[in-house]
Amino acid sequence: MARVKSPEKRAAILRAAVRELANSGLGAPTAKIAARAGVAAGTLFTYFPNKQALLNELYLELKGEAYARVNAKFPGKGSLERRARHIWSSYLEWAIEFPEKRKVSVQLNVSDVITHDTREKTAAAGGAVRQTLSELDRRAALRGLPAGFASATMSALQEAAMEFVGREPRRRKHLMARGFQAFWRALR
Amino acid sequence: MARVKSPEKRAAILRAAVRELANSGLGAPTAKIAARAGVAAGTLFTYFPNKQALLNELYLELKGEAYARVNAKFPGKGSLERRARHIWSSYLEWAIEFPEKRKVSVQLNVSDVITHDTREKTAAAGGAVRQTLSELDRRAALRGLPAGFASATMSALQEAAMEFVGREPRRRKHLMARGFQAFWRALR
Amino acid sequence: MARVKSPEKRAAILRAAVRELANSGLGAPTAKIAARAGVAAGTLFTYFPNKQALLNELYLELKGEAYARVNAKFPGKGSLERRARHIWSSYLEWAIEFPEKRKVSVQLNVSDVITHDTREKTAAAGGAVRQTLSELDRRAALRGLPAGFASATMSALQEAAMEFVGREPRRRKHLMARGFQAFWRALR
Amino acid sequence: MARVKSPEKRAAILRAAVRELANSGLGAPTAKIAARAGVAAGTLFTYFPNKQALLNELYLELKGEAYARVNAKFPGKGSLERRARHIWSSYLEWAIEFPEKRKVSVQLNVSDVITHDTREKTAAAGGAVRQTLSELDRRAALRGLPAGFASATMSALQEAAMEFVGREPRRRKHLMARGFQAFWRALR
DNA sequence: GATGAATGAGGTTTCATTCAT
DNA sequence: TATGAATGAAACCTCATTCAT
Repeated sequence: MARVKSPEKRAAILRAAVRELANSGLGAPTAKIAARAGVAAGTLFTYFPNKQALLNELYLELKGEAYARVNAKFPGKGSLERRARHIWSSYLEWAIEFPEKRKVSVQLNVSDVITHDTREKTAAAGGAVRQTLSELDRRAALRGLPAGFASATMSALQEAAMEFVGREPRRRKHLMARGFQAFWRALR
Repeated sequence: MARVKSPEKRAAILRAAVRELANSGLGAPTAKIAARAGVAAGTLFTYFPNKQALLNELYLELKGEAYARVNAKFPGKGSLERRARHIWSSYLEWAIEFPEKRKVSVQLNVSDVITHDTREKTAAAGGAVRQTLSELDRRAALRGLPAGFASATMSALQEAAMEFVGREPRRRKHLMARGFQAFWRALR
Repeated sequence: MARVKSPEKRAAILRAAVRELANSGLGAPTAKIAARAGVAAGTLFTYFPNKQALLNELYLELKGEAYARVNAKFPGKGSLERRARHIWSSYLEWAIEFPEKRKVSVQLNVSDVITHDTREKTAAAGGAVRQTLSELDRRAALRGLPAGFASATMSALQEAAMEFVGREPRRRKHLMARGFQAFWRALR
Repeated sequence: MARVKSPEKRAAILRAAVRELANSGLGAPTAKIAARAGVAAGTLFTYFPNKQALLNELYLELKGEAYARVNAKFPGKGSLERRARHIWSSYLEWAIEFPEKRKVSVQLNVSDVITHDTREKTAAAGGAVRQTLSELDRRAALRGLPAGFASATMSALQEAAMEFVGREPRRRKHLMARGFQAFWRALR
């Protein structure tokens, strides 16, 4: 039987990609990524057909990881506010814990390398989150705002919150709480 | 005296850069930018010493243009809400009118090509906006939020609002108004 | 393991570099060197990190080759004159046999591309030659001439001799002998 | 009447060329030469049809200057040794006084930019020097050395002497005298 | 499957020279 | 004549991808 593609190597490549992309932007050479992952330049292409595919898979991975955080211990039966707060906090904690991952995720998001297909997949991975956010949307709708506005607002405000937590890590808890308050009021 | 460096050509290059960058990301070749601007490849480098400089100047130009929009007809003596609403609307209108400019501006912003120096210059160009936003900040501070949170929130929510206006251009007026309402409530 | 970096290819590149540099000076394009070596333009850079490095390694190679000639059959136990004559003749023969190599070596020498480091390495490669030349120097010192003058004089006179041997190859033996005589008398 | 080409500008360009070429080698850009000369890039080409012509004229100029030094106060009626010593010293003094000029002269000499025509012109400019050197050659010929060997030897030994004078400028007089002694003995 | 040398298209930038002013 | 902007060929080098080992 032939050797089998090792999940460890695949993971190492993705990990290395995060580091390199965070440092050098999307132009980071595949050779450097491979080197940091401890594999040969060519090996990268047995795990990913080309760079674009690598970037798309990385994007999925990052989004998936963030969603996993949110879904863990999700208070499925809590009030809408309780659930929204959970989403707010758990995602924010992930982003703060892994600033490089978040940075790369943002860069990939605004770039043109992410295919429509990939975007659909991440949307699908929403799970419990989607449900909650659409409930919020329905509330927002009463106020004449379109579907999706709630989640867009949340991520927009999280963006803002993150920057400040980055500057004053000590006040993290406080800033996260206040940030959520602002969010909640925005949609009230 | 010989031919004089023409502001038109400079402007054409910047205009072409917006188009190319919007289409192909920051990796867009200088040769293509020059071609679209109707000048020779080498000419680009008589107007900008290198690609990085071009991108930085472009960023300044875009930010400057947006600020100019906001500063025009700024109701310097209006209430805080009035002034905030003006900033909200006028910037949003610019962004909606020139989606490519906005896209490129965002891409430049998250990339690493923008120097510290450039960022300082854009900050300095704030003018009337800064004054208003810092008033907002002082209010926000009462709510335990850090300095700068107000403007970060505004631009984050504008980001969200833009997306929706893009999808439903007909409801532009309505969405802009509602979006501001959300913003205003967030900071109450 | 993948293909292994082939010494033949490296040698072919250096050989091609000699030809191209002899023809077109130090400005000879790396692309032409690669083409003459029968490799792709990019391949040159897997053997040498950049053009300057290529030129420095070439210089080392040429100097090394010349020294190897001299060191072969070096009459380590002969009289000072005998040893000096050997150096004189064997180097000269090399230079006459490979005029392009010598030309390139001279060009590299007066240019600014050769690093201090490279110069030190060639000096270190001197071996038996250095020993003999410093003996000569000690004799020269008696005549009030500074250390290093002997070897400088030798290479300077060889330079002159070479030109004439080039013009009248038939009288090579004779000219080499007379040239050495002039050298020997200069330092008596 | 049209403006006339100013000899001052021509001279300034040649002067600037020496500086630039000494610093950056023959690849020094014409634009930098022009800038250092205080003229516009294009002006350079009204004084010299192209770069190669500039380099050739510069070579002539440098050789001419050196010859002028030698011809001044030439002891036309002195003994052969007296005349040879004058050539030796006066050229050496020039070379020591203007190290950049000498460096550039050497670089031009080994390069391929100097045309056959230019070389003939410099040879022709020899004047009194040629006469003396050919007398030396006739003496050398008795020793079985070819025509031209005397002058080749002289410039070769001067090359060596210069290096050492450069290192110990204080002993200039002494080194020049001893160097000539070595030269004289070589041909004795 | 793993390796890394080989490839060559393509990127940025330089520069001699031209030419409108 | 003087200027310096404009030109575009060409230089060096990078890099995604292929493929012999």
